[in-house]
Amino acid sequence: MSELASLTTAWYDNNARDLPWRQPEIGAWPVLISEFMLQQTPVVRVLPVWREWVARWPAPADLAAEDSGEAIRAWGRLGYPRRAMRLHACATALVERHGGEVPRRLDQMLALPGVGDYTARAVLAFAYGQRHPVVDTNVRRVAARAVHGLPDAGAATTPADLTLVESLLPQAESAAARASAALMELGAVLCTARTPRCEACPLRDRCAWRRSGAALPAGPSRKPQRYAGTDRQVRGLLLAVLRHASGPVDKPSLDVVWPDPVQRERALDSLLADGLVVPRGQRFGLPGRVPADI
DNA sequence: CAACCGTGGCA
DNA sequence: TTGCCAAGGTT
Repeated sequence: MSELASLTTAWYDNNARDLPWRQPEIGAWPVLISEFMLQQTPVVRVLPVWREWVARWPAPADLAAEDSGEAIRAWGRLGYPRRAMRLHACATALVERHGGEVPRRLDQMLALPGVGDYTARAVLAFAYGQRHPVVDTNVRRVAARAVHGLPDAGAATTPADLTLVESLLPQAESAAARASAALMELGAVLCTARTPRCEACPLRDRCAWRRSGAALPAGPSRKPQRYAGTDRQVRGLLLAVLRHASGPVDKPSLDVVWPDPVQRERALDSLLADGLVVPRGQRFGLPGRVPADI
């Protein structure tokens, strides 16, 4: 295996965070839940919600039996609530296509709703111990720095990223899966975007970036994403009203969240188009069966 | 393929 | 205080 992977894995052996979805017998479904929740959302915010979900819906069939609106409500404030709907759709697909199990083949994983290149390989590696290049933003940053001597990676994962990371992994399956977890952990804990802790890094004497001075990038690595005043903020405010309501709400209850009627209507329309909100006569609610007393 | 999709915390 | 960032996926 590459020196980079062996050094990182040795460091991981002594420094891995004790995250609940890393427990050996945790099962593929809880791992899949964690991967959905961790898409663009920090670990500390995922932890409590993940525990709730695993306790409430211990198998894909349990979630599939619920209304998708319950998934959206239980998603809470994790952000990007379309992920909740996709995870619900994913659970349904697992029941319909795979007997309620998480499949063990990459093509089957990639065909699931909300599962892309990263999530598919992450689940196969971490839940089943398979050998796949698991390339997320952390791994791409570690590779950009340690291998290429660059301060940060490009905007998106490329096929070259997968090829490179695959070449770094040990041949044995379980060792490769552990190396993948280690590379991610290094990027998440030490080799961070803004304030890397190179002194503590197992690659400090080998890292191409550090050897060349470890200059941080001048500007932002990604395109800056605004939030205040955007449709996303309005969508979030509208959905928060519905999450806290026990049933459908009337239009005035939604109108109070944002002053501009044009943007408010646009946001509501987009939520309806996404299926995150459904019309109930003159009211609006989360998707699901209508309570009998309404 | 660039844009879009939430939310909160920290430097 | 505020801009940047966080285990991406879809269109």
